[in-house]
Amino acid sequence: MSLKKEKILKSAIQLFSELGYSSTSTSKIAKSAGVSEGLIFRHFGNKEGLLNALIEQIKEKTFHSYAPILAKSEPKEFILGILSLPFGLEEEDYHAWRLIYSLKWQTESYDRSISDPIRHELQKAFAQLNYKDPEAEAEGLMIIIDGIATAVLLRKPKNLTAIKQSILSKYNL
Amino acid sequence: MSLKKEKILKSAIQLFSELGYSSTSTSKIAKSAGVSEGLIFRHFGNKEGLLNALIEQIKEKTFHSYAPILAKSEPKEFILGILSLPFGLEEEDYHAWRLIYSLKWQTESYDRSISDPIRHELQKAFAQLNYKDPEAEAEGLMIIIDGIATAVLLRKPKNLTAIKQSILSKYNL
Amino acid sequence: MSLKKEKILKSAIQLFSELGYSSTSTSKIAKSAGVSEGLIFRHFGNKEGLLNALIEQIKEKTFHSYAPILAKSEPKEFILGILSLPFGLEEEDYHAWRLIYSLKWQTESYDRSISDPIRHELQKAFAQLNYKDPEAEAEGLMIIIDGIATAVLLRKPKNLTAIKQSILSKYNL
Amino acid sequence: MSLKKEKILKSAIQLFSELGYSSTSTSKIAKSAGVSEGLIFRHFGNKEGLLNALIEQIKEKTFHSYAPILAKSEPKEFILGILSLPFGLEEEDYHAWRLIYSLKWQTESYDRSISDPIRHELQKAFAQLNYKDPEAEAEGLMIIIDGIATAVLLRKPKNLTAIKQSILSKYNL
DNA sequence: GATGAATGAGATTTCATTCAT
DNA sequence: CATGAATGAAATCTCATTCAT
Repeated sequence: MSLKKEKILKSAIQLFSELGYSSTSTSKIAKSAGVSEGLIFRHFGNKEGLLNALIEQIKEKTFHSYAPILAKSEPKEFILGILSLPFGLEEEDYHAWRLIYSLKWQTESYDRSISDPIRHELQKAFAQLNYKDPEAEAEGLMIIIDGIATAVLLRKPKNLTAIKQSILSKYNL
Repeated sequence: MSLKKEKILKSAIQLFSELGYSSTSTSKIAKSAGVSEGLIFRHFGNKEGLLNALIEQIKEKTFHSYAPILAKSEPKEFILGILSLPFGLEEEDYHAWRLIYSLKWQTESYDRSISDPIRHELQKAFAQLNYKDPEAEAEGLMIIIDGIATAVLLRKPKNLTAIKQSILSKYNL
Repeated sequence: MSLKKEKILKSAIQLFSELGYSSTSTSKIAKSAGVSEGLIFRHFGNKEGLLNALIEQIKEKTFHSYAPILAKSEPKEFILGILSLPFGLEEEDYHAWRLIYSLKWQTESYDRSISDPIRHELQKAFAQLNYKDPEAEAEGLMIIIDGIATAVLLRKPKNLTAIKQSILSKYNL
Repeated sequence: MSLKKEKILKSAIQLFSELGYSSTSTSKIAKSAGVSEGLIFRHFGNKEGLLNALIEQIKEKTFHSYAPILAKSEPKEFILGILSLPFGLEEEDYHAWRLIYSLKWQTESYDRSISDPIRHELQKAFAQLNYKDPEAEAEGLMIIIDGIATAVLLRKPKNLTAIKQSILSKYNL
């Protein structure tokens, strides 16, 4: 991948995640990437193509970095690993998560391809722990993760460790 | 309030909440309201003015309909009442919540004026129940509400009662 | 129809017919019409919409001004009338014919709705005159009209009357 | 001539003749020729250079294939030969004629260098046949050829032989 | 000869907003 | 109060062309 193409992707994920997809003009992206505006369209066809390339890239990185957690066989460890994810977002992940979450609220583009495999594994974990309704438990935990993500990405609360503790205690973790 | 003004507000909340604020053009709103585009500007000055009018209207309705819950003196009852809110959204509330949540992800205009009073009351309730860190507990519950809202507004899961049960059990409610 | 809308149509037919549809930019049209570029899109949706409005307008004017010729009951008179059409193009007709003919060569947009009724009447006229193959005769005459139009619109030959005479004599007119 | 250069010319004549010169982008040509866009400019300098190369090529082929007709000394035979040309277009000629005709309608670049020698010979032929106004007759026949070309290239009528017969009879051929 | 990345100018289109009626 | 014509700025996108490799 050419250097400038990468620069476009980097600028795009930052701007899309901060300003929102439709409030980010291709001209802003080009300027921020130090690139002619036309190049965006050469590489990605149109603005939506750029967004899709970004999402594809995020999916790949995500699956790669979550592999170690998904590999955990001990159910409690696995649940703990998943629940901890949004608490420890690195600079790079931050933009990715923010983009994905903000996109959920635009149009009907709700994409389950990232969350579904996790939900499925959670269900197995809760089953192993003999929860009565593993499906509802998995969904419940996914909901809590959505909540944490919303808080971490938007409100940035200070007492994160205390909050994390409060939530973990609900799962005896 | 004139009939057409109301029609504008109704179309606007629907479109803003479904497509996002910046993806919704004033022309779309006018068309959907069966009204001339100019009228929007006559009534609300500009697009942002329309949004603000909408938010104001939502705040008023919200404070009105949440009054009975905030009045509850029994802490467990109060927490239960708050936690139940996003599970029972009427058609009308649905658009209001969706708009408020989607706005959080656009721009930096994070508005705490709705959530802060609730958070504050929750803190008092957890204190009355002798939780160790009421502030963190309150924040934790606000996070869970965010998660539920995200799920209910976007994913619309089927087994809502089971999910609600799973969450309530974490608070011994 | 508003004054500016008419100005747009007038500028458009001139420019489209002289430069060709795809070589005429909407900005050129707007400038020539003394109008903001946006207005073109307000009135016609997009560039193609403007073209279609133009074609519609031409069709209406055409049917209106050809009515007296189509009404002629004497077959020879009718054929003479049709054959004379492209020889006496007024300033206004000139642009219309040139646009219609130039469009034939772009894309697959070959529109028979103007020529078909004429062809059909010609066929009847040749039948009345006891030509052996009226269909082929009608088509043959339509072809000759295409040729005359091509010459008149593009080459603008000087000795038009002599040419007309040469062709009329082939039909004993 | 290199293979790729030929591929460019072949794709260009097809696309130019079907879509029109200005509606055909160099990128479309490159794609259709299976060639990089830059190569077009390496070989032909610019888009217009490509068009000129095409026209040059067509002229050469044309003069070559019309030589036997132009050599006919018998005037009736000559006229018949010329008049028959557009009725028997091969696949290859088809694109060439269509390009030349479509170009007439774009810009002011009316090129007489192909038609003028033919018109001149026709004039001589009509003079030999003692027509009163050989110049007008020659122009008249050129007009008819334009009409036939327009029909054959755009409308593709079925009963071509009957049509041809109808026209030939006008010249007692 | 050939590629493909890159550009910059311009084309089309959208959109919030103004204003005369 | 209400309309609808009109604008101008900005957004998206196209395209001929250049250039390093």
